[in-house]
Amino acid sequence: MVTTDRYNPHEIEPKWQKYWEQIGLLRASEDSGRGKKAYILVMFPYPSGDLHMGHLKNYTMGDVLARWRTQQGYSVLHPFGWDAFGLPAENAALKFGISPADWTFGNIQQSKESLALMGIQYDWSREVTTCTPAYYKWNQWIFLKMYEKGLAYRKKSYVNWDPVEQSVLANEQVIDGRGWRSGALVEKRELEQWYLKITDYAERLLADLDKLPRWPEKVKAMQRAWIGKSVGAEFDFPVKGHAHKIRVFSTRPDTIFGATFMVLAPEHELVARITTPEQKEAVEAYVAATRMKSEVERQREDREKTGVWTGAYAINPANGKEIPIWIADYVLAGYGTGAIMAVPGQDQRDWEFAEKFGLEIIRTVEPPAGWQGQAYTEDGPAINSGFLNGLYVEEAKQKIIAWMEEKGIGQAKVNYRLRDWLISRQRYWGTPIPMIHCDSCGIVPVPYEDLPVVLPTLKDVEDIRPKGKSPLAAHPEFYQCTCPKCGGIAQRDTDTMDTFFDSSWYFLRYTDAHNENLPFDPTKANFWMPVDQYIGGIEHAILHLLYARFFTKFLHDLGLVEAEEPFEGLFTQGMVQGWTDVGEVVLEGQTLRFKNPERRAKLELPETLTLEEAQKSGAELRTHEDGTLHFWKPATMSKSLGNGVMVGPFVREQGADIARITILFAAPPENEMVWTEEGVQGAWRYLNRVYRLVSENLTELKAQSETFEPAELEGAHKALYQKLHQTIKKVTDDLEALRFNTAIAALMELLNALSDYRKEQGVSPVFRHAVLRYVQMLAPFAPHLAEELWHHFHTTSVFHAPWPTLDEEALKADHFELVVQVNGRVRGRTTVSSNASEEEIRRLAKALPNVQQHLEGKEVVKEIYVPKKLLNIVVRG
RNA sequence: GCCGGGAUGGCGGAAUGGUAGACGCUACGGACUUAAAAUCCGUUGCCCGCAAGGGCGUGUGGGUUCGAGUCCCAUUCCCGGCACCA
Repeated sequence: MVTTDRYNPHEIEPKWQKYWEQIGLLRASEDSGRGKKAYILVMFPYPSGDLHMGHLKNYTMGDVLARWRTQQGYSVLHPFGWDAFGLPAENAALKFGISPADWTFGNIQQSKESLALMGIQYDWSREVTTCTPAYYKWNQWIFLKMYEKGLAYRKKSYVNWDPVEQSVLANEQVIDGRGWRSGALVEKRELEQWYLKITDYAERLLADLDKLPRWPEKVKAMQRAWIGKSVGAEFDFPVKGHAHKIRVFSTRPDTIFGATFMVLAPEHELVARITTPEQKEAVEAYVAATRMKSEVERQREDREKTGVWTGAYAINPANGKEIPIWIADYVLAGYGTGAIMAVPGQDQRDWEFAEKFGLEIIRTVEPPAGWQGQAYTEDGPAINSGFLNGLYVEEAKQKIIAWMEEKGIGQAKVNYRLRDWLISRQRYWGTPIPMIHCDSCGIVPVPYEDLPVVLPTLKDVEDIRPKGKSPLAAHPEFYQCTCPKCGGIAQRDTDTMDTFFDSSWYFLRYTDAHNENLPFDPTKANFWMPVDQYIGGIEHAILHLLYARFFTKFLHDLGLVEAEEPFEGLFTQGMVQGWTDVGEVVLEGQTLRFKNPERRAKLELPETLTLEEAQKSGAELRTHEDGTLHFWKPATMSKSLGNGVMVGPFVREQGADIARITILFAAPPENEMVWTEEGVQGAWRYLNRVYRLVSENLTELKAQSETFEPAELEGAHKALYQKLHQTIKKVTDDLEALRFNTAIAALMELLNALSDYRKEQGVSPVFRHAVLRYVQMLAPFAPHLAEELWHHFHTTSVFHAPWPTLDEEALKADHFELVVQVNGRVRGRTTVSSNASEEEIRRLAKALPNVQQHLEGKEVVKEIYVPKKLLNIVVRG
């Protein structure tokens, strides 16, 4: 036996990292000779500097898949890059006086070191950094293409204004009325801005979700809800005594006979024109009050309905009735036509409004007998509806729409909640919008040959500070230019693009990262696209993933890429949590009171907790060295909480493979995982056992031949061979489904089997065979250790050896354990030969003493035999 | 309210309608050690029993089935998303 040197990651890991660098492992090539490709992609990050284990989880998952596909012989693309434009760089500049570019590139350097320490391998030759002109030139190119196709346009409208970021935001970036990043209450401002016409793609974005079986249902549901398709009709109500008509959208045109009033959004353009002099004051006051209200106030759920009558009447085209026109803020200016016909009988919101203001309610759908509720929104026969009477909702809709079309009043219409994407930002650190404003020619695109419009380096940090308009607007050397059309004096657009523009197509740039003529070469993109497995956080369920799908469809329409969907498989990983000190607590009887309100609030804990509640929540009380009592609980790792386990120190103390196993084994990857010392210990113990299995038997293993005839194996040898192949099947299947935790559990089981075998049988050809296959299967998870162990036996990389193939024959055991049930309860088990006849098996089962006891004096009614598994004897009496 | 997903030991979690609790952690007992750490061996869902064995057990109540954690119906609770979108 060779003396046992200890598993020493610090020696092993740097050595093999260098080796992989040398052999160009995971350097992608469009080598179609391999027959199959795998594009494994993790969402590229904003470069934030030092990384903690929370950042590393999805990169580790991607690395496992990329290495595994390499072993399987795929052409693998596993690239990385940086979503490098954005506000944090500006904020850092303002805080530390360092330029956004220097700060960004410094962070990138730091982050790269962390990735390298973890042994995560990328094709760095395809690295993409969005803040470089080489990249954002193509943002501008794509923007110009969109402009040409009428998909980029300028519009003056009420927009979301984030007072902290001092910039406008897209709808998708406003969560509960607050800026998604700043958390500040968003204001409405009327501004002229650039939009992308994502609404033109609404139907395709919705329909194609059905072509994505490997996406989480929850993400698809969120996108469907965001797109918000609704089918109905759009039609006109004439205003009494005016030439104006009020156009409304309704999903229930069949209820038109029950429309007893109309409601306009306060911002509706007709409001001022139809309001009668008597009502003018009240209406103007209401409109002004609405403007003052924040989005949050307007959306508060318990809000009572409010509104004001305009004094005007409309004519219900179905029955000629005069109905009053109101304004109310429950009708939104931005959806549909900004006006509704109110049908209180069939709409709960209208019901509430009608009740409050004493307006007429007519039911037009017969509710079921005994109906106690208010508005009835379900199906039923039409009543009080003239020629629709008796028809059920669907039929009635069709008939009324046909009638409207015939009368020229309106027609069927599909509406979406999705709005166009506002992409202008009044910030410095982003892609300049490649447009020129000329006094005589109007808006003129920058000619393609003049791209990129380079973002100027601002030397004084004060120049970067947001002031409510773009910092570039203070720099004539940037914006002063000549009009490409007339040659006269003109000004560049001084806004920059939303950084989500950058991330909407970066995965395509990876396929051809250095192309200087096009964003990417279609041939190369077509080789790699679509991404086979995309891994990232659920927070991008709508924003990034919707925009990326939109861009892919647009670029497809331009003929640049065949794929219409960018990501074939999507995986949203759970967060990594760390034990977190919430701060000192004092115990008052059974109640804990927090002494650090800031941290308490950040972790969404109440001011006080009972001891019982604290325990139930999984929290721990720890006495610190100074004698104070602290409240600890797991919380998502973050810089601001200071609870992140930092990659550098951890890897230097413990090792990368240990970190990788800890992350992958602790929980299913889609779940949250809590990083614990115990988990780390478990990972260490496991890898150490693997290491010793080889090192303690090294001489014998090396001397041992690997030739044997599987069919001739018997007893323990056959059992080991069988266990090996069960494991090959399990690990392969689990990797396919990203079930890393159960794959590692299967490897642990096989390790236990190998140790037991070694103790009883010593080193044999099957043992050597199994150990080497073991090392190969370990390789995606703990690559450094696997490579080290592999090189005791081979001179080339473990990642270049073909993934172990499954021997189906091996799975067929010559014996199996028969479970015997009586009336569905297990009463005995016995080992039976696989070629025993069914008759034989029934006889053996009934001969078991305990089974006999349960059969005694009973009549056998039925026997169910599940081959190679179980016999259930059903008895009576 | 609507949509999506859940509920299994002390904990993380396993289980194509066929042995519930794989694998790991924790805890306990033992070996090694002057001792500790590390390592190794064993026990670890609950209850009764010396044991053989038996009973109970996958949020709750029903159902289908020879057999249900798994399928169906109802219900409670938890997590996530959306929420006056006509």
